[in-house]
Amino acid sequence: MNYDHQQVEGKILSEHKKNNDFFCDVSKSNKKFYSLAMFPYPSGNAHMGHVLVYTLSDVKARFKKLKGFEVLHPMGWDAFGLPAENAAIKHKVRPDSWTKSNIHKMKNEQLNGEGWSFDWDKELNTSSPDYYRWTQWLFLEMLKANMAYKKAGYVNWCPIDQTVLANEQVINGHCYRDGAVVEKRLMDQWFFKITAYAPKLWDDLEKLIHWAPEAVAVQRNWINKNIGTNIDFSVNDLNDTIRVFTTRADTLFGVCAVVIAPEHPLVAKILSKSPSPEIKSYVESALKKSQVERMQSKEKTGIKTSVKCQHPFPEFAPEKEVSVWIGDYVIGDYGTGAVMCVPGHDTRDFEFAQKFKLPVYEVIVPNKEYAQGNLKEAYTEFGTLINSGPYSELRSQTAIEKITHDLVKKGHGEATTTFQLRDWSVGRQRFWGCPIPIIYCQKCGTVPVPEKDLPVELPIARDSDMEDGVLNLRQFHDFVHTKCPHCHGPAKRETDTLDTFLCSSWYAFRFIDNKNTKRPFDSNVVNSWMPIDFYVGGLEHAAQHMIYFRFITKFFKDRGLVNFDEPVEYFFCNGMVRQGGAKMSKSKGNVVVPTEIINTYGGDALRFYILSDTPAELDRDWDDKGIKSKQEFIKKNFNNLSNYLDTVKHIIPQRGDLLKFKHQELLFDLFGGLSQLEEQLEKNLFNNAVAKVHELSNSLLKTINTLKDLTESDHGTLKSLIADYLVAIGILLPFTAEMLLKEYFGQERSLYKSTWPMMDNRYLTRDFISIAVQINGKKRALIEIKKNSSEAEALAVAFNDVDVKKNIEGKEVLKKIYVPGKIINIVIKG
RNA sequence: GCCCAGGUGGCGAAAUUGGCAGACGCACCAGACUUAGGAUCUGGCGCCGUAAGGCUUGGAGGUUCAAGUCCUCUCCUGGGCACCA
Repeated sequence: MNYDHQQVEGKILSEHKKNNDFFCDVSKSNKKFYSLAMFPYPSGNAHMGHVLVYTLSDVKARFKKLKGFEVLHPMGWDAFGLPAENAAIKHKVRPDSWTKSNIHKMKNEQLNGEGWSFDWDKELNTSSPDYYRWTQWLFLEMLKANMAYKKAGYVNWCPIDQTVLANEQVINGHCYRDGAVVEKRLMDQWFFKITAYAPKLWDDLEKLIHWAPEAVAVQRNWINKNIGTNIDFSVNDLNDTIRVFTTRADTLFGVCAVVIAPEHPLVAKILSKSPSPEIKSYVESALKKSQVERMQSKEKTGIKTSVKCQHPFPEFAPEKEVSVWIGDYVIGDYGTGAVMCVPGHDTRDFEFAQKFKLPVYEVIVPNKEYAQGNLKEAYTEFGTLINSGPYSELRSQTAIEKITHDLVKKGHGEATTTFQLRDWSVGRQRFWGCPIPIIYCQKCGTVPVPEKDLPVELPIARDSDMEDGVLNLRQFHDFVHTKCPHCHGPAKRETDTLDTFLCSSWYAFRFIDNKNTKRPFDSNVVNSWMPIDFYVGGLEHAAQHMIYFRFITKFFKDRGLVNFDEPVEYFFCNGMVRQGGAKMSKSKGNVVVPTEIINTYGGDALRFYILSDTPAELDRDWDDKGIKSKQEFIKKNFNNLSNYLDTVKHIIPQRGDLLKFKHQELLFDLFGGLSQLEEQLEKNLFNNAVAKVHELSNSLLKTINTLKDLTESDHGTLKSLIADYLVAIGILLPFTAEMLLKEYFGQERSLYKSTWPMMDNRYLTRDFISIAVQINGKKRALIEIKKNSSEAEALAVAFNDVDVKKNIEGKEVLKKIYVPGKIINIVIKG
């Protein structure tokens, strides 16, 4: 049989389809493995990134299957989202039909040719009512748990997409999708109280020992825990207090002002007490500014109010009372939205003080000997306190504790922890998403849709609905106008849809029990299959998706739905596939289309190539030069094996007595190589595994091409070894291996139903090994010794070696080191 | 500024606990077979050197019989976060 990739792969693909080879029986969970790659958005264009990520989950799935695990390797579609809607507007196609046809295209044309071992029985689609019904249920659960709320707040508004963005979707003040400058708008928004889980999300980062470290770092950055102190400054004029948050309570006696954010509630109070057009206009313009503008203006801005507030320890402070300022460098929704301005020891406060000529008080010095003087810049390190009343001469760390303690005692503050994580804004003013199951009744107010009425189905968008260039649920009157579930009076539905990150925050649970019509999933089954044993995806999802996924899992646990609190045991972050240093993109015209590569070189060649060389977790530059040589390797491997197997068709494969086998060297290569391959696959060193397959093949083909005088039983042994070899390399070259296995070892054979080859331990190590002899740390000779040589035996061989003799001649030997199986080092004088 | 990842031949890279640096592959070179080669096979291939030999894992120190690997300092590249108090 001659290798023809299209013929081989076509045949194997149709067999998989016919036999439903990759079905997972979730009831068999005592030895389970859940291998999951982040499901795709059905854009209609599969790219090399998809090939990489699904190949990784597939390799892992196939390997674990051979090792006797019941493997769940599902696939589905993250189908809601903007591109469908934009396509609808642009091409006048319904978002649902656009999505459906893309799914069809990707499933049957684009993601098919690799022979991935997906169990399509578990397929799901987040835009299908039988899925989003449960996304809506999840929303109602949040509501029940008091974890969902609607609040008027400043939200990130993308003027191009005409929608609110989550903080995670704002990159340096720009929309993550189209780069538009994000504006601030005051709107009523649905939020999930993810901040209630901030401490757990933070603490449990420690449990993620099998996560890619950079993914943990991204989360840590995002949640950002800060331990500090809330300090109250009383505002006597307004009979109120300003609470500031600081991590540096030790700098309390350097305060020259208190600065509040333009969003701070006290602003209104100040204005109503003493109206000031200047303050009003400053605040208004600051609020209008986008986050970028606020950040970009290098110079600090601010305005002094007529209000003063009192220092909590007036007796020791440089100023008993300081002015309250409004400054837009203070962030409204971080900490308390107010800071104490300590120019001497905070760079931002220093700039602010410089600009407005505020006094700089020096209260921390590096050490006692330090001569204080005019600070040229803020000293922000820890140090020793000065000019701080009774706290002078304390070290910063001690002072923070003591000052906090005393503030608490006086009722002027508290120790506190803040997180940078903000509540999750889950509403989107878009059509193609999961409708929020909420009804607004004039009489009863905000009424959740009763569970029995779920799903709240998304109406079908007709061409006429798309004419004004925007799709919005508000346009669908039949949808909007409904009856109140309580009083049955006229009412209106919520027209926002849910952030698609909510859809994808629980899909991994649903895969396990995707046909359940009574519940989102059966807790017992999910408990037996999760956490996910191997989750693959890009680092770009480490912040948003992964944090929501963890949050929802913890929420489910608190609701008694699952018994674990982290969803992912092992998170593998695959690198990016670039082209010429740039991310592949349609606009750059540098997209390499996987289907074309598969047509030319074959699925095995592509798979083998993408796993080779560059470790899967590192970014790579796509280069199709190397793929041809992979195809040639596969062809050579296939044809040589096939030629040999044709000549021994009549011989029954039988391992037999290996000690009698003629080619003993092959046995060492094969069993040694297979056991290393096993370890590499276990440790996710896929590029090394590819190299190992090359070595195994080189050694096997060399043997096959030099065979002579083999007995029938030798051939039987060799044939059985080839079968073992095929099963193992089938993890990396499934088509080739499956074809040869079926052709020469029985049509009923299937890689996926095989088991990892039995090793023969006698061939894992050799009797004689070669070790290096160093003299003064430099390699001078290589000697052959018996594996278990004693020190004396090994040294005797070493000292007998010509090169060793030459090097130590006439020198004094100071020390002899023998590390069994590793090395000999002889230390000589001079 | 903070956090993370990385730096090894012409290239992608490999190297259990510190123990023969460069596995495997690409590219290249030489040869064989061929009408032909973008096919196949054989051999070579870190750098300097005719050789003997010397040098070599971004750089500088250190620990050690022994360092790509451990410690201290430092430079560079990629990525994330960022007026977060």
